[in-house]
Amino acid sequence: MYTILILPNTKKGVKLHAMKQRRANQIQEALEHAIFVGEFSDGDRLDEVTLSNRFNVSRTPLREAFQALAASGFVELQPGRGAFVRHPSPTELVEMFEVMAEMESFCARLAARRMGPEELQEFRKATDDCDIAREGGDPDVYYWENERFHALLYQASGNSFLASEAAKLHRRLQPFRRLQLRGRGRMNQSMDEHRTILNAIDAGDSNAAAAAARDHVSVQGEKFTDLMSNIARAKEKPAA
Amino acid sequence: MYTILILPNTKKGVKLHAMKQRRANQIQEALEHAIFVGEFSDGDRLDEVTLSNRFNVSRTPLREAFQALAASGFVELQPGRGAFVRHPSPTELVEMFEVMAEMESFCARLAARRMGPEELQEFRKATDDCDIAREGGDPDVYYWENERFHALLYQASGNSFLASEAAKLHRRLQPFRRLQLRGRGRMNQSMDEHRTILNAIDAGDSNAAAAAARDHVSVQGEKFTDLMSNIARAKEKPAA
DNA sequence: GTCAACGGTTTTGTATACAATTTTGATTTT
DNA sequence: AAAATCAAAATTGTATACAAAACCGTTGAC
Repeated sequence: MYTILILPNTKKGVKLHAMKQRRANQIQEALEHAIFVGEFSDGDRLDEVTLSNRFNVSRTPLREAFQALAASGFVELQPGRGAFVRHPSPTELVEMFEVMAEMESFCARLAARRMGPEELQEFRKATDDCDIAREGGDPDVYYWENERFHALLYQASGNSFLASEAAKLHRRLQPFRRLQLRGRGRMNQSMDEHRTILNAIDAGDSNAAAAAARDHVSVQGEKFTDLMSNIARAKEKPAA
Repeated sequence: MYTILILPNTKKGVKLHAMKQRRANQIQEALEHAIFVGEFSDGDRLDEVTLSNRFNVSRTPLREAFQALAASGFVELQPGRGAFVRHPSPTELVEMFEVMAEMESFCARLAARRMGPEELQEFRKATDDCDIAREGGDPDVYYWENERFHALLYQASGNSFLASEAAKLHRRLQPFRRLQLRGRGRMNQSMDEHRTILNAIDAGDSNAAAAAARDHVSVQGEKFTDLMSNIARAKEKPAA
């Protein structure tokens, strides 16, 4: 009855845990990337045998990857017909960004109310790191610091379910968001908005924090036209 | 004892497109129900061979169902170890309801801004149907009209991605929400709140609509204690 | 007595074989 | 010529076989 208190292999067990089942996951990520860069167009069917050969696996793990892709919305699984890639339409993208904006807004609102001193410290650090990256001028470096900023914001909501859902949607929009940062002066604008969010949270002003986070993510005005032109450009060059 | 696990026979007469791939889906729903009613406790491993025998299927479609359950958060898939059921803790439930409240609030806000006359007509009809069901006094009848009310609210946001995500979370919270309606006077309270939401949307008052929808879903005050006691009661009676 | 190592057993992960369904294309009918 | 028919081919869905890893009780060393 008390044997559960004795864990024989705990020391080595740490490494043993996340070892397998990586196959379907790797395939999933590879296919996600392939879909995004345009190797597969909207409506294309992902052929099981072809991809099995390409990845040197059987159809079984491949189909598992298909299901994961379907759960993330990258493909649509039509029973008896196959997996068809689903590129988000401009309308869908705007809708997704609209939801993302609201989620980040809510995270910021909760963060302003709930964030503790040590979390705030870390958040401020991440914001400063963004600034350092901005000064460096490399969009890719800034991109990763930006990722950390947003991840911390989600955590700071104090609602781990919300944080998880926000991260999920964020990941799905990742490629499009990345394009957004390449425009002239976009990094500076993003940085300013980060500061505004941080200051509002620091001041405990939940309404201001919510508004700032919403404006940061919302695709309106120039951001909207930027997004549209990026989509159009991505469509022009199918296979990078 | 196993009656709930028996799958309905597949009809062969249907020639529509979505005919196959139903197997994993049926299994998924059966397992969802079995998990919710408490046949499996938190942390239990779902044994593949045992369940294969119960459902009279091979491990392949069963594992597909596992993946779908994992995507919905009902189980956690540990590589090399198996599928372990994850009952939401009270904390998680509160978090999920907090997010649900914010999503419905956003739907209502958008609906107040965007809803057209014909949609409004339908929405009003659904609200009236709720009232009729309330007068009938049967919580189950009211439950279904209530479902329609919320589904229409999601659609009315004019953001189909938001509507889809809201419906997904709504479905996940469905069993807990259902328990909420059984308390004394809960139907009347719910109905009043529906009216408030409808009136705010009708008046085009997006702030009022957002607030009303948030209050309707939010678990605070009595609703919070009700939810907690329902959870406790569900834990007492493991297998219904 | 505790801990580590070991081998048999169980369970999961993957490959392959088979069944069922859909697609395709040629042929026939109107 | 367009539509319907139907059988062959291709493709997905499912079952089973096999490989690899995890679990478990035992044994042995310290």
